[in-house]
Amino acid sequence: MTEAGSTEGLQQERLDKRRLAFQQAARELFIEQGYERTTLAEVVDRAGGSLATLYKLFGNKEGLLDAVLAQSRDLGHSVVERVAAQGLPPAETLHRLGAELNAIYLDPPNLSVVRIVIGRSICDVDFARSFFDLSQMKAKLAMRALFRRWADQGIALNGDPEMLADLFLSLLVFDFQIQAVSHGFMAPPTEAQVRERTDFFLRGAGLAG
Amino acid sequence: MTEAGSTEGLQQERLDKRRLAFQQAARELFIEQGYERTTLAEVVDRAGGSLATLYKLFGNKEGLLDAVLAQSRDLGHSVVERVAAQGLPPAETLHRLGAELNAIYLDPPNLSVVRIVIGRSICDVDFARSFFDLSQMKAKLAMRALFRRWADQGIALNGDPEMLADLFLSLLVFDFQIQAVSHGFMAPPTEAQVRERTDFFLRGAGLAG
DNA sequence: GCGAAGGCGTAATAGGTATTACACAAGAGA
DNA sequence: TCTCTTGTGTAATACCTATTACGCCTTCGC
Repeated sequence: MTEAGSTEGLQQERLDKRRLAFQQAARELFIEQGYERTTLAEVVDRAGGSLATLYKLFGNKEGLLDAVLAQSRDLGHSVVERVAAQGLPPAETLHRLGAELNAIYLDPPNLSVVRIVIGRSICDVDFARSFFDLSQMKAKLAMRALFRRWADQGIALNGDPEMLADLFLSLLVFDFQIQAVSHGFMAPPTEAQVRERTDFFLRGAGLAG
Repeated sequence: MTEAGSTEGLQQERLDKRRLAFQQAARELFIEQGYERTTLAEVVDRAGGSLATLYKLFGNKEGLLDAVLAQSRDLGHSVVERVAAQGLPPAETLHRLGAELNAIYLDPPNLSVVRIVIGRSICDVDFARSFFDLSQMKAKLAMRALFRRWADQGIALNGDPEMLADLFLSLLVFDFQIQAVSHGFMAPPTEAQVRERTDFFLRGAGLAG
């Protein structure tokens, strides 16, 4: 019963490998087929191991999904933080943000993850709440902080910083959502279109030049 | 077998009443509980009639959903057409569009419909394709036509009309989607915020004043 | 090697609901 | 009033998959 003892180290390690294998297989299958259409039997088939172990590790199917999603939870937020930390001037910062977020979220696997998140949010109110609190809100707040910092630095902004931050985010994220929901029927925005939109935003916000 | 004869008129009428009753009950239940969570037995309970008749009229559950959604299919598109037809100057037209679309799509029943459409699109690729072709695209094209008309009338636009149309739509629709998916956890935009956003757009598009 | 703890594999269990089948009743038309 | 079409009510079917139960076998620690 020693919790840190090396006696249990190997068992623990084996279990961790199992956990990882389950998560990896589940992630692949969820991305390929969606969450609802993926059966736990398939996950076990691909990962090896057994259904019993899966239940021991994750409790139930939704626990498995949580574990899978936790991996990509901070994707958007961390991009914003990373680009913001470079301290570039607003115009360049926003162009770079546009390009990087587009590159990440138009990548098919990530689009599938977005699709899963949207689908679950619709089915399950609690899931929706926790997702918006944990993930969406974090990116939004990071973006707002960025604009507020610019305002505090004396950079002239044509409007309330919070409003501008939200607006810029919606300009970008809208396309990701459409892409995810439409399964790619709507044409994805080209790099040029993203630049064009960002320029439009910069003009409106008084940040051009 | 006479198709227009009055002999079959009464039967036909009765069936049409049934059809309407089914649609109405289904619509209410789908809005209250969502599509997946609504069982056909509940629909029959609320509408009266029988399961067999329901199957005769709609084929299956999805046929029933199609019939329900057909009622609200042109909501957005028709608003755009109607406001555009008034021939008001751009600034006023867009403000009015923003206000009307917001009023319609933030209405809880319509929000529920949006939620259903998004959910089905995610589950069913064919549904997604047909929805985006029939509904989303129509609104988008109407909006593009509006901007192109302004351009043809010699009104100066700061950017490609199509691009501006898409951008304005995304500014508005983004919030509807977030509202639908988040079940209202994210604060809905106030009327003032919509005006502010529209003003922002007008400045960026060179339509202000 | 030994003993036990715990994963493994498989096979029930269990609950839900779309879909179909069938016998009955009620209304329209002659 | 009789008959036939057609909706009605109910029950049975069918299928799917999450979840649980259980006996076996491996592996770890001694």
